[in-house]
Amino acid sequence: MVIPVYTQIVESIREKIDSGTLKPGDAIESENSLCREFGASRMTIRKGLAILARDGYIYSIPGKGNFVKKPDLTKYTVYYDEMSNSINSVDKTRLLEVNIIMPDEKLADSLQISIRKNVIVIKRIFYTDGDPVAYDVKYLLYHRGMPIVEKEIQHATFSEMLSKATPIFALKKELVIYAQIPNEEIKHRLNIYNELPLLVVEQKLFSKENKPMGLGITYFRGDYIKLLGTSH
Amino acid sequence: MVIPVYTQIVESIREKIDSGTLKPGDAIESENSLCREFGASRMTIRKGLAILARDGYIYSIPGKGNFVKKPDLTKYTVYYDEMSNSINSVDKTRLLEVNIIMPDEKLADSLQISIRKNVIVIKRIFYTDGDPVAYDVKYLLYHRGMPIVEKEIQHATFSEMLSKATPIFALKKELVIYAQIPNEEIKHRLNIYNELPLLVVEQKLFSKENKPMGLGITYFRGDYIKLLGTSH
DNA sequence: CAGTGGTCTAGACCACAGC
DNA sequence: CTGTGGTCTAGACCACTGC
Repeated sequence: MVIPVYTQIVESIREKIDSGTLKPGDAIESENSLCREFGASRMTIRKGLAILARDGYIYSIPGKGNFVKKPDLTKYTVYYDEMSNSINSVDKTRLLEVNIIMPDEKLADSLQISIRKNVIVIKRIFYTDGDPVAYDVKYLLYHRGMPIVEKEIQHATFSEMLSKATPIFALKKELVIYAQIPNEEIKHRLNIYNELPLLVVEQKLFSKENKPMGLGITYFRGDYIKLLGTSH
Repeated sequence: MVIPVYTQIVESIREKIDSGTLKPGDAIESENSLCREFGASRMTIRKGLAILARDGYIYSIPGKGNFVKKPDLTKYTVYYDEMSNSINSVDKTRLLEVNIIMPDEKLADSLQISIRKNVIVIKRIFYTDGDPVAYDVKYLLYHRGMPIVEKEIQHATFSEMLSKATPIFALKKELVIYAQIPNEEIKHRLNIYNELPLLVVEQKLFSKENKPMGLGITYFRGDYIKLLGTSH
């Protein structure tokens, strides 16, 4: 069991930061000083510092030194997949509608296109154990190679629908999460008879050039979804 | 304007991945081969590859090579601060209650403590422009140095309440996000007279040793909050 | 066995801070 | 001017993979 020297450097400095010995804004001793302290070459020291910087512990100012960073207390990582979340996983989908429409002003604005441009609409219901748990609407700009065959659309995730038009690596995405009272149509589609809110998740996909490629809105029954986040 | 060699390596390989020339699972040419191609030393090549790995583009298998990674399409970054979000910012708070209680079974379980251990409860209302927008409850394990002076508690964020007990760097945090119908007490506290759902955000804070330090539950009026997430 | 990535060194030159 | 971090080199040895 060999522990690389740079890992020892990382642990040594991280311990000082976690324990409060080094506070945000404090300077870390210079790289040459660390070289002497750890008996290591400068490249090895710098590898350790690079890891601390990557993890948000420190930052550097050329010509001045390395410093302890103020942690971002508001940053969380959320894993969101419309087809599966922490308390529920979709096992069946029903395709309600696939259509070509002219967008209204709000949609055209959201997708940054003219209201005369065609947009594909896909409406689906997601089921778990036979119960409808979400109503899903997607708006896609048409691109060559896009799946418009029902079989391909029915079980696809948003990213998957666009993966044939754009390499998925190049996709940037945005989420908007909010709570809403269901309207009569959604109550009917999701078998909601009593007071039950919706958790709505809007997903917008962008090309590498930051052009909107599609908008997806998923209306989850409030009792079938929880989103989880973690810091780190 | 000098572009470092490792940046050129990063851009060259990233372009191949973004454009689909290199697909997930594909091997990247060996480091020695890249050395010849870019006329650079191996350490420089490896610095470029380290950046691509940090950004989730590639991974390496010792003895085999570097490979293109399948992107995690479900990962988002969310910035959450109970006092300010994308459509609203709290400008006034009212402290309803500060108390020492014995936790019920559910709370004791959540905080991983005995039901005979004391817990601090803090209940507050958050206001924006004079209107109540959120009902906030926090449960904290008592620690020496913890603020129990009203003045210190009233406007504090969850992390701030614990920052005197633990260096904030060492805190790990979890979020749970869901939609809920308000009960009569919350309707009354938040001036809700018609049908309006709550967006509920639970926040749990852990020490470096993964021991729960506190649980916070914030009930937002559905019309006063949207959470935003972004990929990358 | 040869080829791969992982670690590490002991130098070098540069741009920049601050005195 | 000295000291700092940023970049880069040309080697080295290691453990591992696959033939």
